[in-house]
Amino acid sequence: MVSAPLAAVRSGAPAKERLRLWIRILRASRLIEAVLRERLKTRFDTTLPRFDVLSALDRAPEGMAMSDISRFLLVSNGNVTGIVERLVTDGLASRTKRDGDRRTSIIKLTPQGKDAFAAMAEAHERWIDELLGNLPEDEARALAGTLKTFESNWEGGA
Amino acid sequence: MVSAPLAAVRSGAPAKERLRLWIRILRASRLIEAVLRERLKTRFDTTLPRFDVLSALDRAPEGMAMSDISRFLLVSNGNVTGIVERLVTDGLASRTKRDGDRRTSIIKLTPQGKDAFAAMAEAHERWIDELLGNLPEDEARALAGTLKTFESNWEGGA
DNA sequence: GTATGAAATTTTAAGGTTGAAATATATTCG
DNA sequence: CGAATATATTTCAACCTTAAAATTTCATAC
Repeated sequence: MVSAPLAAVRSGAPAKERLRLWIRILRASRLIEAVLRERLKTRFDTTLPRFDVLSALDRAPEGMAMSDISRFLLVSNGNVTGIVERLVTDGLASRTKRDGDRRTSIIKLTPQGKDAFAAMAEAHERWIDELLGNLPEDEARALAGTLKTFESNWEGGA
Repeated sequence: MVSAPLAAVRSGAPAKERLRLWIRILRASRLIEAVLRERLKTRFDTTLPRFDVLSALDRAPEGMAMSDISRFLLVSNGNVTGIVERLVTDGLASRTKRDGDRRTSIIKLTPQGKDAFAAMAEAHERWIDELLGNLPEDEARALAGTLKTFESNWEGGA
């Protein structure tokens, strides 16, 4: 028996299959994002990036440094500066200096920010539920598991 | 026997499961996009949006209208204007008027654009192959199938 | 043929995004 | 201490992105 060519030894789907999969992932997320963006705009007069930052802050009652936010959301440092700035202007977030290190800003939700986010999060969950509604439970679970593996493989990699 | 509460009649995974899945999809695509963006920048001195437009044009040898491009890429009309403008400036694309309708521009790759894209596409496929390398073939196929169903459900919807 | 409305595209204003340079503060170590 | 180095953040220039308004051209119906 002749051994398989080197490329075939590689585990997993062939390259073309992976490429097609990537394009599907990309299109799916863009479609969903477009819907979310539009609804956040019309119903809450806000944007997806703002929602993302609020969402990050909401899970950190003790507050987050700017760099924590950018790392968590996978966006650049400078990006977060502008978004947080507008959230602070709108009274949804606050920035304070950390004791002992004047470089670090601690960003927190204000009570108003918490309330605003709670309303958005509730709607957001309903929207996602609607958009992914056709997905059978077992597929959802399998898909989530697969993607989780990716993430842990990539973290810190690149 | 008492009938199940209305919410439980809904087919598919529960809301929280779907929400988690969506967050995973989003993070996966952002992670991949970040890698692609960085590599396109360092190795080809270009951007992801430019690559996307070149990619769309490459599959249409007879050219595309501006609105075809934006529809295909799921981005706004005005967005495409700027990107194509820069591609034309760089000599990678050309715009001509269609006979009989002076509103419509036909955008095509120049020979230089075709060559440039061919090189990028080859690298791009390798990168995706590398990034999705751990994915077993059956999971890849399942995932792609699921996502395809979504897309067809959404097309025209929203 | 002229007005009316539709279609393709561009322009505009506001905001998001990046990578790199600049700024400010902390830490380390000679 | 003081210099060099590292860390946290902001600023900057360039580009991307959207939604909405404006422009240009076409098609249709009087």
